[in-house]
Amino acid sequence: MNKPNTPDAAAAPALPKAPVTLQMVAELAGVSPSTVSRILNGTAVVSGAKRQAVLEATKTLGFVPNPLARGLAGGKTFSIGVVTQAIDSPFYGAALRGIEDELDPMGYSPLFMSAHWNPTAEARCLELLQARRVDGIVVLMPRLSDSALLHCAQSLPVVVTGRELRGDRLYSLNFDNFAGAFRATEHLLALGHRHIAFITGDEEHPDAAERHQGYRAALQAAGVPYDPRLVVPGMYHELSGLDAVNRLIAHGSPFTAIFAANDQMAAGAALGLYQHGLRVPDDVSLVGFDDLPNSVYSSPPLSTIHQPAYELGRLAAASVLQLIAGTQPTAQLPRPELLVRASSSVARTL
Amino acid sequence: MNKPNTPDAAAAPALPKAPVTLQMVAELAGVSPSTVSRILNGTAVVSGAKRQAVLEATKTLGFVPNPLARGLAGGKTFSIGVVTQAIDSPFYGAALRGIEDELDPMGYSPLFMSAHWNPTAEARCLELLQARRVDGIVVLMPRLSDSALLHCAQSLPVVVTGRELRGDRLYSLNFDNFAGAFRATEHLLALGHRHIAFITGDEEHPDAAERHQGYRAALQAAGVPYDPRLVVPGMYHELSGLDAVNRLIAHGSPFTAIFAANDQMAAGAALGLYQHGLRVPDDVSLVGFDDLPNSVYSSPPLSTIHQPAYELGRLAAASVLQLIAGTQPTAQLPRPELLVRASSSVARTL
DNA sequence: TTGTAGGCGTTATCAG
DNA sequence: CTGATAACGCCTACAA
Repeated sequence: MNKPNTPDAAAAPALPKAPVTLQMVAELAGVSPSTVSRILNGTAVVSGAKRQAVLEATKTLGFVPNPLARGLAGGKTFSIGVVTQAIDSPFYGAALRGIEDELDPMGYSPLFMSAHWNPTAEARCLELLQARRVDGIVVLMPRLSDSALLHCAQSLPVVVTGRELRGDRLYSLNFDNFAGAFRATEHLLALGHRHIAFITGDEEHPDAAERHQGYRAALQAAGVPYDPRLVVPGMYHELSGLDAVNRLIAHGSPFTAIFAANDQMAAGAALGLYQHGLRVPDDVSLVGFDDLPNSVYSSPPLSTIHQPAYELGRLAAASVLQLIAGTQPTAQLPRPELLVRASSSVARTL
Repeated sequence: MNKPNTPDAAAAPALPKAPVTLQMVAELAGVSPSTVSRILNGTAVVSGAKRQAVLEATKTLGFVPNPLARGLAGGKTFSIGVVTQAIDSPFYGAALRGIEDELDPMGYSPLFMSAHWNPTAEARCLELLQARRVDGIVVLMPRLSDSALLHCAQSLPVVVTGRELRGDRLYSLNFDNFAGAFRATEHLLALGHRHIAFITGDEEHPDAAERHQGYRAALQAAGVPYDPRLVVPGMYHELSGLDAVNRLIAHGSPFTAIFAANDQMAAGAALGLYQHGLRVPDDVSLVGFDDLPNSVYSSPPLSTIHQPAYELGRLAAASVLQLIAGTQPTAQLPRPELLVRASSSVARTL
């Protein structure tokens, strides 16, 4: 105001507004920094009028605590490391959202990293997260060994999914793939199908093997022989589902239904059938596994086993938080649920 | 070692291995902390033999610098804030992966946050990220005003997508939605279609309006009248595509093709047509927009306009890095590309 | 070139 | 209940 002739623009070109510090709040409120810290963190027995002053100063100054400083000084960073295998996975997307939704209201932030199904990369993620001093870690579908995970849990609370594993600061959330596959196969059997082809998942993954077992067990329970010629390997992606159908048809063993170990392969399989002029479900019934968000909008909508990905995320996040708080988590995933949609129907007579 | 009788388990129950500090490396190497810092950061003119000692000490101790301390002291956190609208978006997933892939080799880490298409939430994300002292920010499809974004760029390098906007520390990457929609419509026109229905996107989003314009312009260029009865509102999700088809059919205006403003609605539309016993493309040709990863596996595979989501992520990340380095980014998104697949074919005579 | 000292913004530990 | 005083782990002048 002293130099009316100075253009405003020149007076304050782009001052990146020096961040407000706790110190400044303390001065404005006329108290010590520690008091401010205590009030803002509820670390001390409530104080009298100073409290009001501090809160006001905080507001007028627009003070926002520096997480880095907090982490350095206090040890807690209020962030949770989340190791996912692929940030763009159609399946885990929902889980990530669940984690976000659970963490946010608790004042925690997720730190997402992708391990790309690579154990080495996964180990690196864990190291990076530890370096960042996260307060806990969630690993979705780890590829690392149990012992490596257990080791990691020695220094941090860890929650893993897709594996049965308990430890000191370690909790796991597992989905019953066997039961899910059993249920899916049973469904097809109940519709009168006796020649049910199965497209396996990438059997490097334990869940793929479990689904295979479930399929096999359901057949056995129904007294239907397990025919290896009707079992074709897939890799959990669409293209492998398409390939599988081509191989199945080329091979010539008759079948009236296909159970794919996941929805992505089911989509590929549907395309394969379409290309061969076979209609779903009129000629071949099709059942998937996972219930991807878009499976209900395929033509026809896909019958599948619902996996509670969003819930999985929420429960995993809630569990780390409990571990951090020193409570023993008890969360359990809901049981597999069969969703009967239009892709499966009564078997036509061969 | 003094008490051979003490069980090992009791001696070291679960000592969370006190983190190795730069200080410790310095001592082991027999130099000062600053020297270690300089060597590890390449901040000083290379030194002689001490360098070797430090590097070795770093290795044997397994030293990993504490990012929090680095950020606090040095100002740089080597992390980039990424604001996405939905962490589980089928479209943006690829972009996030692109960002990861670009940042990782440069030693930067992305910090993902979801704004859920909510301007208020978006503003909060930006604040949180600034509080975390990220070195730069990428906002995918911002919902905030230009000025708000520009304001944010005053204190940090910012890159936004889906908008034309330039500023001091601000760069933008935009996709030509108009041209894409024009191209898609043109394709249908070239196949002989004259009654092309259009399912709009959520016109709250600028891109939806641009796609609508592109559709309109292509019709006009071909001398085909724009028929409002063939334009039905959608919301960019599958269900709205399904609804749109139902309304289209209920209304009774004949059409031989549908152009949906995105692939998700195209999937919904395909289902609607299927439910009405209409075949794609025999009865109705269908074209989408975005080229979602699974669109190529729908039955039939969907003709669509390819959006380079992964590239978008890489370029956005590369651009912030350039901004941080003080270089002016020049990245440009590739032009829209039409992918002709099986869902579109020559118009049947009405 | 290399070491010393100070500070980044908070929290935690102690005295009062 | 509150205020000094140390850390937290690293970087960066400044001095040697």
